[in-house]
Amino acid sequence: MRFSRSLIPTIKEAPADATNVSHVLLTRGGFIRRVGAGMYDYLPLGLRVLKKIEAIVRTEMDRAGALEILMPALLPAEYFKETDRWTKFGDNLFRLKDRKGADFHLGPTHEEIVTDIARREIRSYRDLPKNLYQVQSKFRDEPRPRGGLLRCREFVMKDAYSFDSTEDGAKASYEEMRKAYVRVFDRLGLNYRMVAADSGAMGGSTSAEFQVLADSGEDAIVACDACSYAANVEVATVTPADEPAGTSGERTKVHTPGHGGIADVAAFLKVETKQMLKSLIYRAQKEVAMVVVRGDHDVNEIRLARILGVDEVALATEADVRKTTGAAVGYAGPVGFTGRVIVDRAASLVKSGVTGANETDHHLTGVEHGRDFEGEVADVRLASNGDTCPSCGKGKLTTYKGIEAGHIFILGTHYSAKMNATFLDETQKKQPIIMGCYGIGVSRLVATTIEQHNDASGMRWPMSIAPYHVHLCTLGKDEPVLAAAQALYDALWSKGIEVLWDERDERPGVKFKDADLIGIPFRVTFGGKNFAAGNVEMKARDESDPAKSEMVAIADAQARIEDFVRKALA
RNA sequence: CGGGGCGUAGCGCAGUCUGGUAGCGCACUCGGUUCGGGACCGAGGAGUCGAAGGUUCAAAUCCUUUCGCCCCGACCA
Repeated sequence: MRFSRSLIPTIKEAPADATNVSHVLLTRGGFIRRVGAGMYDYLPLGLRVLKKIEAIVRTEMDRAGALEILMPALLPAEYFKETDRWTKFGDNLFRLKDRKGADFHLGPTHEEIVTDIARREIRSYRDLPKNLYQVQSKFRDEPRPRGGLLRCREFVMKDAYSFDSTEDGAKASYEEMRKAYVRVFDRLGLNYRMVAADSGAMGGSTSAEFQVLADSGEDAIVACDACSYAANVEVATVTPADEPAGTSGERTKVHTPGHGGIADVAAFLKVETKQMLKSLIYRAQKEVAMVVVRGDHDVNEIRLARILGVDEVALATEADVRKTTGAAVGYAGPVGFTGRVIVDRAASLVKSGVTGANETDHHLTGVEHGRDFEGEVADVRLASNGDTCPSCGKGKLTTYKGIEAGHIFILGTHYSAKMNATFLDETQKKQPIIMGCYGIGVSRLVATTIEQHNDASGMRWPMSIAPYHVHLCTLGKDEPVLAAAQALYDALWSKGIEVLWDERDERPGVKFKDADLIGIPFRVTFGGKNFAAGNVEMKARDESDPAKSEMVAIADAQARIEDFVRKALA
């Protein structure tokens, strides 16, 4: 493709509303344009990357024996009503009505629809296993779309669904998908971790996330430095230290005017944050409960919800805190608290703790669980950096930030039972089909890749998904230069190598800046003194040192480029 | 939905407090000089100041309503 004929509107200044690197670079590089909150145009370069990711995903799905289908994005409400997700999805569902007033929605995910296919087409255990997948736009009315392509209201997802007649079969299907996912993420050139995860609202048992490591990630994961254990902090098991922390002291009320936060109070009273007993008031449906964790720990809200027996919990409002503790936010404590109290195991071992006095501007020191207050002891904190690994018991956990790019689940019979998707087993008995579901955020991966592969000058695409393999730059308009470039361009395309040829009438600086920004992995430059000497310049985008470019005789150029591209694709 | 902020030319912004000529940089068009890391000079085009209503002789600016967008939280691929 000739640059001047393409649509690659690069811009120097980043749009003001972009905060993520990927959002800034994809916009500046002319890959995407915002249409509305969480909705984007894919311009030619952006679409080429998206399509390449899709192609890799398709290849690996097909290779794993999955069958591509396509379900509608526009759906009648009846299917979601069958499983009650019409209600459960709440505001996240884009709802609409047809001219007759009937309820419809845009598909946020397709368990019900694919289960409907299964219940109509699958009769016998002989029909199983099956795995159906699609690559399609999904619609979710996100509370807060953000980060460019990282979180959209319309996004491209690959969703696969497995159907098995036995538990073992389902596990095998899951395992097959897990392997396929590993191949996909490897081919995308990403640094990622497969981690144990929460099944959330999908309603399943076993599940794992594919987390791409990036500082901008919103998910916290922990991984052991000694074994293969890795988990989302939401589900990471904590191995609490057994030794009591510190020695017992006498309970004393102290005046802490204006000091409410943990770090603040710890500094004011000159104690370590792990000596603090952080007391948080949570609302779980109608119940209000206090959770006590050590000052250096955080509450695992998913675990807390399970302990309290509810779907979700939320921090109480300021008004609720005042009502239940009689003090301003920042001064809550378990001593004398009359409601339900959950104490984290680590916090229960703190001997001379510091906690709020349930009285504004006052704290208690020398507080100890079992002596000064009671409460159910449970593991309700999040795993944190430096914890002992719960799996091997030897290594230490390190925390990482990750972007969730894939998630695989064993669903069991959650959907098939509700929707009556059954098969006849060998004994002519009707059984619900055992399902699994497997998602990859294809459009999110476009952004995720950039989050991990960029430098101060721009994007750095892995060859496997780069919009073009080679960026050919010609400097000037000299006829011999253009003719030589044209010959190389034609030869490379005929070999299946995709070339973007920047033949614009621009100054070299402009071309080089654009080339770096767009981030095509290999740049070939024709022109100037080098051309006069019979050479072309070649430079890998990953090479940041400008002195590291390579001079190659024009006659050898094609072979050298082919070699580079083939090796990078291998 | 709770909290904070922003809507002025394609993009980035100033002007709003204290009402009175709509401005700057980039981009764009034309002419010239330049040409290996975002050139320079000259000339030019381009804006219902998010929308509606109000106050006023006069509104980007003050008042009311409304829409959109962004950031921090709860959700997710």
